[in-house]
Amino acid sequence: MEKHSCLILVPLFNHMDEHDLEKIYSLTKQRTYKKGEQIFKPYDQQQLTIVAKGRMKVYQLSGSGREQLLRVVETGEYEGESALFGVKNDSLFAEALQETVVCTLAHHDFQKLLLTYPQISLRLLETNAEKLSSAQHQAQFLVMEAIETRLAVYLLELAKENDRLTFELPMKMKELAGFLGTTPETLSRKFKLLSDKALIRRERQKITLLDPEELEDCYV
DNA sequence: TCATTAAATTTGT
DNA sequence: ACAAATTTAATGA
Repeated sequence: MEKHSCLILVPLFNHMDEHDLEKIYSLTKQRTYKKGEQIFKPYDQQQLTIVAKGRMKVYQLSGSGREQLLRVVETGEYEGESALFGVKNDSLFAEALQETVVCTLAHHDFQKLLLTYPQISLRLLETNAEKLSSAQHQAQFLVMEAIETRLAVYLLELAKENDRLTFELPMKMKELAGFLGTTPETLSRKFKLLSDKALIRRERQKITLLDPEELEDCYV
């Protein structure tokens, strides 16, 4: 593992020089989690959590105890920046999807950093704006009544992110179902529907969009 | 690597 | 939505 891998990976810090990174690094704690281990839970100490290697899922629990997946945090991404401004985490859980290395930065240390390095503040505003818009998008998802539409939108998004028509689902069907606000059973049937219409091809978790344009029309 | 078992997914009701 | 059937992944020899 690279000495400063967790910092280099993060847009928030990767523009800084060696000396500054060293300083920031001394404020972080690093830990490795095995698959399925819990990385944080509600009411943990407020901190920024950076994924240096592996992936983690961030979710909350609905009233009935069902797991609602919010996002999958990939290597180089992070979670919890709002906690750094003092927003309490009272509902979020995070769990490693595979062997995962995370670096954490405590709330109060981060505030000190912001004072020393104002550039970081600007970066933070940028990335935060991105998250906000994706959160709004997600909210839009849940308003759409047709699951098929949500799925279509989601698949198109993935294709866009990957710049390919063939890609792997980043999460299990069960989790995707929760993410889209449906059940695994329904999701399975919707996938079959899209396959039957020859809009997509699917083998395990590998998805190929055969007809992205037609898929767009589900948008309506 | 293969067999066994557990977990996840699909299909029928 | 539930349960049975099928498929895929995990585990241990």
